[in-house]
Amino acid sequence: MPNDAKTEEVRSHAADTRPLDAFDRRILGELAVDASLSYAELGRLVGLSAPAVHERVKRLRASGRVRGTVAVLDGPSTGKPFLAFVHVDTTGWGKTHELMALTELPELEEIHSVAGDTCMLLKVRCKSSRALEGLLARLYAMPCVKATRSYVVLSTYLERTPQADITDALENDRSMAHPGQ
Amino acid sequence: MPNDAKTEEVRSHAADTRPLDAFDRRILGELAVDASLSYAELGRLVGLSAPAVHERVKRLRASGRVRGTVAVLDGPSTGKPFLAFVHVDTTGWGKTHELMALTELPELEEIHSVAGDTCMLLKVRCKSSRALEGLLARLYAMPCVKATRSYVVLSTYLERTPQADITDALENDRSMAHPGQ
DNA sequence: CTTGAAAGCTCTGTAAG
DNA sequence: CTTACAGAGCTTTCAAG
Repeated sequence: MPNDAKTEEVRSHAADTRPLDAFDRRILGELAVDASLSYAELGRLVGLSAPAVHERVKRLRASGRVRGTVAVLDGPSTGKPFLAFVHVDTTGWGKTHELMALTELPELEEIHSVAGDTCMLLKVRCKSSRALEGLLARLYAMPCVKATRSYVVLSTYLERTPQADITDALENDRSMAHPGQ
Repeated sequence: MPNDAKTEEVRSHAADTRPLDAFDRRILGELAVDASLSYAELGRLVGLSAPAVHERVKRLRASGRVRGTVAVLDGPSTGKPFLAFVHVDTTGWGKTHELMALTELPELEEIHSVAGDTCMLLKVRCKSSRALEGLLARLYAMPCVKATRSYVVLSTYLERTPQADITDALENDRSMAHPGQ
């Protein structure tokens, strides 16, 4: 876990559009699981020298493909055992910027606009059902909010940040991609 | 970004049930946003000395409240611009362990069992809609899967890992907690 | 909890192949 | 890309208050 922030190289989201090679993907794969690796260990894992991986990680950070390194907190043991997804139906379209005011709430982890039988999808992690009620009250206080449907999580079996694949597993499927075959 | 893994102190999920004080919450709050801080900087931010914060972070890691530190990858620029949530209806109950086989797919980021008009909720990030179709094909190949509803993400406005609050914002709400008041 | 100091390791950059 | 060599900085630990 390198202090690359101070390594120079402005963190401007430069559009380094060069495609990732196999080394880059392996590096990203390891860092997505454990960013507390030294460059020496990381290099050993992917088969490169420490200076080489350092250079690549620096590039990956500068290009915006690595957004940052964070500590993953355990919700239940840090005071937030309650997790829920909330579907929000809005009146009209383009009301997303009104919902952006909710970003200030640390309980809100995700805000997406989606296609389907709802408009927006929220992920909320909070202390209790009372806290979720507080969020719903705040939602319905907005004129653009027409209805909500909440899905309270009973158990979480998997939860992780975006992974980097060596091979795209789902792409090599037996779908009806080649019907005439 | 300390290499606390090698500091000793087994990472066994010991149930250190001591409540978090204000310092712990501030430390967790900072690390959840940026874990690439030196103990010196972190100490300056929360008002403690470097050895003191080091001791606390070590405790927070050992207690399982910090599950690890990871690099947050940018989905679109790392080959996965397609994000979707999938509701899965199963026949009967307790079929979760069958869905656990999907954990091997790096495209799958979350698996929850939920209360509401569906049984399971998945979060999938993949290369294309074709890849999502591959996942659905794999889902319907399972005898326990009765139906699915997919919510394709059009735009993501917020996406972050669990945050640590200094104050529980949603708890101090004006809900109908004290009706007789 | 603090300060201070010492030891060890990593990072970071440079240089040469 | 590699190996190798330094300087700088940080982590980590211990001691003492």
